[in-house]
Amino acid sequence: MTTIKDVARAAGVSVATVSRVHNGSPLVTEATRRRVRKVATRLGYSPHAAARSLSSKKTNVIGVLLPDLYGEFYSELIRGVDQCAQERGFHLLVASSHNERAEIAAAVQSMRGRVDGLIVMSPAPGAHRPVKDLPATFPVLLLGAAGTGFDSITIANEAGAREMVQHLIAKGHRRIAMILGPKENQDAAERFEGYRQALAAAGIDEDAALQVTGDFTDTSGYDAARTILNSTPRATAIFAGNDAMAVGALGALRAAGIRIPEDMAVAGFDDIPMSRYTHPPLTTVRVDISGLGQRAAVRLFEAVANHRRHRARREVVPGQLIIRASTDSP
Amino acid sequence: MTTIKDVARAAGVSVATVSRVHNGSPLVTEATRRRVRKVATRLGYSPHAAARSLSSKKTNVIGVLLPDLYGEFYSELIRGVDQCAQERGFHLLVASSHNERAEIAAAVQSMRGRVDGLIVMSPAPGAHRPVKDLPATFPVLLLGAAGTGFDSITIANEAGAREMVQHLIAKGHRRIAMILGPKENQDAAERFEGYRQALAAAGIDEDAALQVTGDFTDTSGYDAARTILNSTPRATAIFAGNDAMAVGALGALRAAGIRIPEDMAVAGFDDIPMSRYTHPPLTTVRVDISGLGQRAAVRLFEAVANHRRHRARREVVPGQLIIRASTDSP
DNA sequence: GCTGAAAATGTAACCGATTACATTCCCGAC
DNA sequence: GTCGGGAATGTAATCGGTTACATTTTCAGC
Repeated sequence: MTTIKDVARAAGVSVATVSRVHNGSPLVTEATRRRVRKVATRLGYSPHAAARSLSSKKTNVIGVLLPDLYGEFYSELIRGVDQCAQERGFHLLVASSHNERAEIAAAVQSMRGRVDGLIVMSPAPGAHRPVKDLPATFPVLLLGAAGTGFDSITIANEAGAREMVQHLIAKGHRRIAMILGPKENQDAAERFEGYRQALAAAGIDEDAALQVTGDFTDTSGYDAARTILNSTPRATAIFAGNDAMAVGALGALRAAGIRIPEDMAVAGFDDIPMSRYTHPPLTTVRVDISGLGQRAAVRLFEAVANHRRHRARREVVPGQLIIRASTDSP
Repeated sequence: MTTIKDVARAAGVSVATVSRVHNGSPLVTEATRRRVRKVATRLGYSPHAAARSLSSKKTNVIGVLLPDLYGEFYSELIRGVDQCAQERGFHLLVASSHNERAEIAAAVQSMRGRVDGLIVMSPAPGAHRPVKDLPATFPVLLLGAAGTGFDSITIANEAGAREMVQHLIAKGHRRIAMILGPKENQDAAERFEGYRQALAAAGIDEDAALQVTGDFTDTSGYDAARTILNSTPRATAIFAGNDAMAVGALGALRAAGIRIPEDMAVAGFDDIPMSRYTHPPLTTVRVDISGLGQRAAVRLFEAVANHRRHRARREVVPGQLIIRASTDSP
């Protein structure tokens, strides 16, 4: 591999000059600049990123630590982050942690010297603990967990869920089931809270039989829907903690010959791309996921640039009620 | 930030010993090993990745260069690669190139010193040109482009498309439209070729009016379907170059009040997760995308380990016909 | 107790860039 | 022609590790 020394020798200059040429320093004659450039391309030289970041203390990479990579949510998120990063000439180092504290800690550790900043999504409250061991000046942005003392962006889960349930109530539903997300998941907990608030506000008593726990996957939604079908008196609407489970529920209901929304209304949360193509199209709370990713990246880059105080701003992005045919007969 | 020197000083040993402890060298007493470990954790030491890879010439990162990050295909692919990488303690550096030669070249350049190997997916034939400028020993795996002289994995597009069209013919269709993928896209071209072969084998003449070009997005599928609806005599089946376009086509047909599959059969390619949830569920050619990603990673790691000869093996993964209700009335 | 080989540890070169500082060059002013 | 000062270039320290080689320690064998 060609190094900067090879280029310097071949061009008859010092390594400093070569370095200056590549970093656009104004301290080089146009003539030498051209000469160095030519030699560099002839030799197929490209700077060694590790060496460069060792001395310059900049990696031009940001890390994205996610609980998982399965499903459209994360792919959209990554896309948003990448778009913003690419504009600034940054690369993305992605890692999935599966949400276990030990794995998160390991991942965070191994990021040192690799990235200039970190976007961490850890739905389990407290799972961001390992992040605290980082030096206080290291730029971090937490997604989905209103971290104590960290910059963070969260989704307005409670409000979104409340609006959704209010919508169902307005449609005349009184027995509204909810498919909950995983127990330790903060988004899931907040959505559940919004559901309860809406019921309480409407003077509807909760029924534990209508609260079924899933794990945010479509298959768990399928199973949960089958359970809900056996409730007596049967629920007339299902609010799923996310779209994936709602999609699974739709499948279960269709298989059982239930008409949607006439016999059972179904609603989800997230508005993943699939939602508009299900049968019937799914009512949901739209969250601009790739926008969320972009926003996270922007905030992180701010922190990387500032490098100073950790203002620990919290930001909440709102959801938007999207009413489609799964709750709204034409 | 704590460096290896700090740890060495605090533990009363040399940097070499600390390094040995962290790399599990057997040349350290159990006693010193423990002492160093303790000091390291007390000081919150974690090795600087850039420094480490500069001297060891290993980054423990592999690069994944994709044309885009939009849609489920890439997210599934990344998931597969990541799974395999994680098992081996590697991280993933993802970059989207948007398929422009210049961008690909830039990305490949900037990977030097950052990654130990590269998985490049570049649907446009010839787009992998920049890869040739890499030193011959650098491990590369090409996805979707049977690169000259490179390791590669491709999908059996032609065979898959042929089988699909044969299935449609077997269902009695004679006027079968196809929504093509982007012109420069190799997968798209091969699928089209399979379509033509199946028609020819059945003695059906091609009709240019039934061949509409899309760009692999759902909206282009929507538009294409509207065009096809105007064909005279109208086609009775649509084979879309991928699932995303098929999904768009389904939307257009439903909006036009066309019954599926009675009035018009629809088939896709890829079997993205969404396909089983559309209305009606979509007949398609299943490609194990995350499996493809895993396989690519495995092959790349082999190359990284061998580091020698470039055997340039080509591998073709088959597709599997998945017949669902969109072509098969119950 | 001494010897010598093996085991444990230390020293310092090196990886490939950046950059502070030193040096040389160039050119206008006097 | 000399001088001064800014522009261009060079020298070498540095970033934080790894590792070849040098040195010290340990301990079995006599």
